Amino acid sequence: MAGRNAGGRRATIHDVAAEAGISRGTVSRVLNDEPYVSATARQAVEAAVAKVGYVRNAAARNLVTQRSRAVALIVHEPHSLVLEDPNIGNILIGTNAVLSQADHQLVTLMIDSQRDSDRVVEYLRGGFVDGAIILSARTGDPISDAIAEMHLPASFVGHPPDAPDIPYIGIDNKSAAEAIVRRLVATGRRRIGMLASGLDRDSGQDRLMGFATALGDAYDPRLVVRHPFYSYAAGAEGMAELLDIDPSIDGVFAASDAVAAGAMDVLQRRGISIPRELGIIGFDDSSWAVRCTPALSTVRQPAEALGRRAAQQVLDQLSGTVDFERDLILPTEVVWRESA
Amino acid sequence: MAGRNAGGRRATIHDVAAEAGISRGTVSRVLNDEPYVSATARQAVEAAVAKVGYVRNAAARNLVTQRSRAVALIVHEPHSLVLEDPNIGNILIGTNAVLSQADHQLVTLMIDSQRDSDRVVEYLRGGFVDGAIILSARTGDPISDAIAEMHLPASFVGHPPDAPDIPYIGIDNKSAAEAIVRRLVATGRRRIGMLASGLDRDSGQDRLMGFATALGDAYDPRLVVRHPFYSYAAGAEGMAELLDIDPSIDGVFAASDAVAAGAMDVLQRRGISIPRELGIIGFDDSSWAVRCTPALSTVRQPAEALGRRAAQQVLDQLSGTVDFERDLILPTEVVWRESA
DNA sequence: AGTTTTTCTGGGAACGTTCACAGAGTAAAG
DNA sequence: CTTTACTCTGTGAACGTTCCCAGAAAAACT
Repeated sequence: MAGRNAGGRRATIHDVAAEAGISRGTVSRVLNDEPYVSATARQAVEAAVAKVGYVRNAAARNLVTQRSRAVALIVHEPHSLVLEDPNIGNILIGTNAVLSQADHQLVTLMIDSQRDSDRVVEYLRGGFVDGAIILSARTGDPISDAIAEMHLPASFVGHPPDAPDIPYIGIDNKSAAEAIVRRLVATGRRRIGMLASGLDRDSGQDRLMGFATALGDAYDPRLVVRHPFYSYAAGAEGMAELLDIDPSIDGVFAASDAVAAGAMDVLQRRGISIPRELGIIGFDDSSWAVRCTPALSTVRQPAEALGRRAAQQVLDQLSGTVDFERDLILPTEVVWRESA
Repeated sequence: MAGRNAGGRRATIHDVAAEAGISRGTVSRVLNDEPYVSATARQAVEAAVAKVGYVRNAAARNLVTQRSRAVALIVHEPHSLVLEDPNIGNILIGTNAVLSQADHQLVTLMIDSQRDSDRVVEYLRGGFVDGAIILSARTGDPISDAIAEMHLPASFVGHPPDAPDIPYIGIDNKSAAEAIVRRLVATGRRRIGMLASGLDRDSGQDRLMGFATALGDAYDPRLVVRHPFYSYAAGAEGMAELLDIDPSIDGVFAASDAVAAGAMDVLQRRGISIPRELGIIGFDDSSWAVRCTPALSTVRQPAEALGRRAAQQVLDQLSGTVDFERDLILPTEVVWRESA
């Protein structure tokens, strides 16, 4: 029976050593690709490993190396919203790709309550992971502080203004917002409002700032409607409110595609034609953008690349690389479709 | 500095023992809530733990107990589709809740390629987890076989027809499909087609069978359009095809809400009025269902409960409970809205 | 041939826990 | 007062690795 030794237990390094007629130490060296191993020994070990069906005991290895070869991805988001945010999926893909390449396991941790938060801090302190990637942290986040305090190698994807001194990856939300809003102005829109979300993060704040900057003197704070989440519902509610505030509005910048989709739904129900009577733009270039009718003009975020870079930053810290690039800002791209 | 002992290393059980003036064994007993510990000892240990900032070393514990206190959630889905499927998120919530209650960590593993698949098998064999929950496995899935072979406690959420002997939780897809299609017939639809998806799983197969059963003699295999995925795109493409096959079609059963949403988009573009000219129904009661115009009639899956039960099944196997309920079928509910 | 350097191997020690066992103290039963 | 049972504590051993040191063997120099 593969993977079991005579006693019926899992095969250990001792079983491999016995099978190969070689010492434990040498087997370990082969397993870890260390130098100073003869070709004969290497072959014998490989054959023995295959024969007894050996796989390393992770716990034993972790115990002695004081490493777990796992990295946490901490998702700060109500569970239900995770599925609405297309970036998270892509960030996950990028992170997973880089880590698995480096033989590390990604452990996804979701935080939806204070209790979750405490449990995660405990988990991190328990040495279950060697590093962490923190997604969409909010201001005053206790986990970020705990990570900084215990000097756990980590990386932020986007970071709150009050974040501790941890490397981060992000996009220039302000410039991206500015660019897209500016072209909205250029196409002749005069009364432009914003559906602002996520104002407890840098992303939300910066998009709002970019909006204000792009409008310059034409910026009217009364035309900004705020909502805590980047959700469809936020867009639907916000748009209704915006129409109440000023029915003559002819341009809208939604803080995300999901928000824009909610807004477009309201507009359509009220018979307001897009883009003829009102131009609307989103942010993310998620699947929402192409599903809308008409298709949504938006900003493309390099989400997978964000994930890759974040993972790489953590691995660099782990390997003791000192001169890795920290605090990276990745470029975005404006995608023009039919909605504005 | 909390959590470090004199040498600058993390505090161990020995540090706690020394601080409390008590032996290692007793400290361990307190930590594990074992009986036969005096109140004095217990208090002394608790104070010492707080003082030196002790947290258990997971690796050492796992090594000796041969347990990891972690359970894998294996998601068999292209990464990008994970975000389209609303059930996955809710299953995740349920699973996470039960496991964290039992002081176990959930590790989410995504499988998108053969390479991922091999890595995951290796991971499972490595003893990183004590059990596994397998989501949406397809026929001929190698991971299921590996799990069965190594006797890893596990549970399927939905299971392929050729699945090995592993407990499972699911819903009665056939009866649910039958129920909803039957009422579509009752409302006077005569030419009813189906947009079938996921036919390499039990869910897809059973929904198709339910459809055929409900129609009885009226079942026309030419009105079934097949697509591998439960996606929006599948619905859009399939609906166009269905209209080509028979323009007089007046009822459609979509295998999921996402599929239905894609189909409705095509119908709206062609000016076909719902539900006047054509009735359409979905499956899942996801956020798609309420976002559509008109809102979609559909089947509600108890996704969170599925997750909870699956987690419970794994925990039961872990604790050696013999008479736990295996092979559970949870009830569904038809939700009538405006689309049919 | 003798010396130094390099390559390769074996085995003791350690990592931080839990477990099992032995024994001490205390309460209950005869 | 003795026996029995129960409660509580300390300690050695084990879990399966990696690390490190000592030394053997081989290779490269004088």
